[in-house]
Amino acid sequence: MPSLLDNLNPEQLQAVTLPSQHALILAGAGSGKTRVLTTRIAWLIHTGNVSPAGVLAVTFTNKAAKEMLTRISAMLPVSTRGMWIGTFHGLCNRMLRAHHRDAGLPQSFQILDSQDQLAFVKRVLKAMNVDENRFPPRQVQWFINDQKEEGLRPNEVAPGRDEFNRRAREIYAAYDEQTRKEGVADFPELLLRCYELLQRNEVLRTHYQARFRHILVDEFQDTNRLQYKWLKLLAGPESALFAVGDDDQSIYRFRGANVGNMADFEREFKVANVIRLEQNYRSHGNILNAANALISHNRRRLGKNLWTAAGEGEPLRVYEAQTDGYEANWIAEEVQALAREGFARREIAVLYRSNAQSRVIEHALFSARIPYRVYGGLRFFERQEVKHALAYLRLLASPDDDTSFLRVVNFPARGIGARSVEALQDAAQSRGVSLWKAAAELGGKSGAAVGAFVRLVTTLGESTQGLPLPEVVEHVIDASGLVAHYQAERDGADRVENLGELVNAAAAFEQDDASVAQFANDATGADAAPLNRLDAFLAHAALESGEGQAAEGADAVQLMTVHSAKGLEFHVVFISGLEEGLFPHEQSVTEDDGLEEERRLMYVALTRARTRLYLSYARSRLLHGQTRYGLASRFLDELPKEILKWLSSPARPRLDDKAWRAEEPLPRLKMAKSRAEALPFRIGQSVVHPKFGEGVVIEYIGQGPQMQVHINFGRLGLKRLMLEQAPLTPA
DNA sequence: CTCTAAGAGATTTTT
DNA sequence: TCTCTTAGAG
Repeated sequence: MPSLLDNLNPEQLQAVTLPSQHALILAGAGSGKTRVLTTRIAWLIHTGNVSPAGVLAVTFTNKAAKEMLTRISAMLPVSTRGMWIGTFHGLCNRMLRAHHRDAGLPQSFQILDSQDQLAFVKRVLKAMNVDENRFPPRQVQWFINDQKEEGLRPNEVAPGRDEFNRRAREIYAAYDEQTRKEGVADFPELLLRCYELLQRNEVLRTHYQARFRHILVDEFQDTNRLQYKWLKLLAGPESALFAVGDDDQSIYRFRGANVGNMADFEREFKVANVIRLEQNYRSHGNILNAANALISHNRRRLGKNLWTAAGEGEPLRVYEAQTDGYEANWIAEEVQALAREGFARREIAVLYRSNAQSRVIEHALFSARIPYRVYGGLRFFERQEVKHALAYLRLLASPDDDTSFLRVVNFPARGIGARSVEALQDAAQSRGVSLWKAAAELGGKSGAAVGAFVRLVTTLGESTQGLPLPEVVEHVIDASGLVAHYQAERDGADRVENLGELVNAAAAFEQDDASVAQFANDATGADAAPLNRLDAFLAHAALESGEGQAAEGADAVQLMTVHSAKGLEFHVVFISGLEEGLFPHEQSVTEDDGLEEERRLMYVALTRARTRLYLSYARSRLLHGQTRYGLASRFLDELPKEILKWLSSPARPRLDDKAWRAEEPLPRLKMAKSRAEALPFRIGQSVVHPKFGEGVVIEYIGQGPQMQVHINFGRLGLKRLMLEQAPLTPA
């Protein structure tokens, strides 16, 4: 037992050993947050009279949940079986499966991921004859999720003021009805339905409230309103809610996260235990000084200052490049130098604000033959071929799932065109049944082809009856014709391979004890029946996007957005593209609280680095096909000057590289000059305006005395000034 | 059904 | 500029 608490600092120790009361742990970046959370659980079970079944811990990602489980298992001799550890969605799914009848869902309800949901919305729009131009499906989807995450059903949504909201509400109502008919649930639905289940069913509510004496929440600053309401409902009079979070790392407001939950929690639960973890074990002093200085510019904070017992370390290296191409090339050269210094490539990360920026960097790394890995992009279970295969499997489990039906009814092509499908949809709608049911009774010539499809799926179901899961999957990808289809395709080799990988995933799923435990039912209700393996696997596939499915690969430089770097750490970090308009992003400046969120994002970026940090920006950048001239990010100004080391001498362009030459700024400048010799400033030149300060000349508009000059004043935005009257001087 | 052309959109992302 | 989606022709 003493070993459990060894090597904790006083604050960590205090947090871990708090009495069973509500607590809020403000855990700074790199302060040992996960350690506190896991040790707390282990300690509770070890010393208190807490059984594993009394613990519920919730995270945002499967990765975090898995990590937590592994670490607890390592600390405890006891089985972690009875514990509920998972994501919000995973735990809600578990509860809904166990009590599907009370929740009004079929036991094998299917989960719509974002893609499925979008397709679903489109279908509803079409059925309602709504113009997709006036009501873009994506916006409708966003509207629906927004309402759900506020906990609102269509009839509870405030009547819209404008046309869009009024109509969107009606669409939401139709959407809601249709999902109920088909027995499917989108992501926010899992939470909302579970919330409603607990709210309405007093027996269940009191049961779970009495059971979960300890509820622990990770990344509390990222919870949305519905998640907080769910937690409030789950926490009974005897429960202790232990929330860990960092308001300075709240970077997901755009997807509904509500930092205000931290303050609300403190107030509503009368939290007496607020503990700050401020000692950082990750970064050198200068990196923390930079992070602290930066974040101090934010006004709405709970307040926190990171410190370290490690030394100051190196200064932060800052680099100004002429173009984004030079910037990328410099990064590549620097990476090579680092490799010579002995840094492992996987310990080097290049961060950027938006995905589009990776292109140039990839090009430079590729040219320099530096192995790299880009994070993000399509995940395993989101791939077309995998989704097709899953759709067949889903039809076996729930034939009324129209989304899956439509996805594969004519894939691989079997002569069922849009007209047949439309006829089928009409028939289904007029009779109020699913496409599957309508298909069974459809006549005519299209009826024959559709009938063949129905028979195919039916046979598939019969012939896989009782088979082990991996064999079911194998049989389905084969007999559906998917494998044959992709084998015949020119570039289908990868897809065939992924289909095979899906069989492996099913086998791995069956082997993985943890996932079996995850979806196993506990005896909490009379209607608790063991969940069919196929249903469990399908839920797993929807809830776990399959990040880990891709191979980890060789020792490679890590490229990712700042968002996806959250929670990770590296020896060396490059933060690239530090330009006004990019980082902070120009769209954020108009958003309420947008700039502060950008600053938190920068804070996250800075605190990823352990020993060395590079900051860079480019004076010009190719964006949407046009050269944009920008200023250095204000965030650079917000860092203490004395810890910055400016690197001079930009990298030399490689003249033998065609792509490089295309990015050279010189030809553009020449063209601009020759067109109008008399222009006082070059394009891209820095100028000073007495009122607006420093800016960069972007372009000239018009002719003669009417001529205007377009200038980027950075944080003041773009301005058009009359050239003859504007009091401009070269900087 | 497959191929091509034209058009829109182009922060950030997990479940 | 580039990429993804969709509409229309063959």
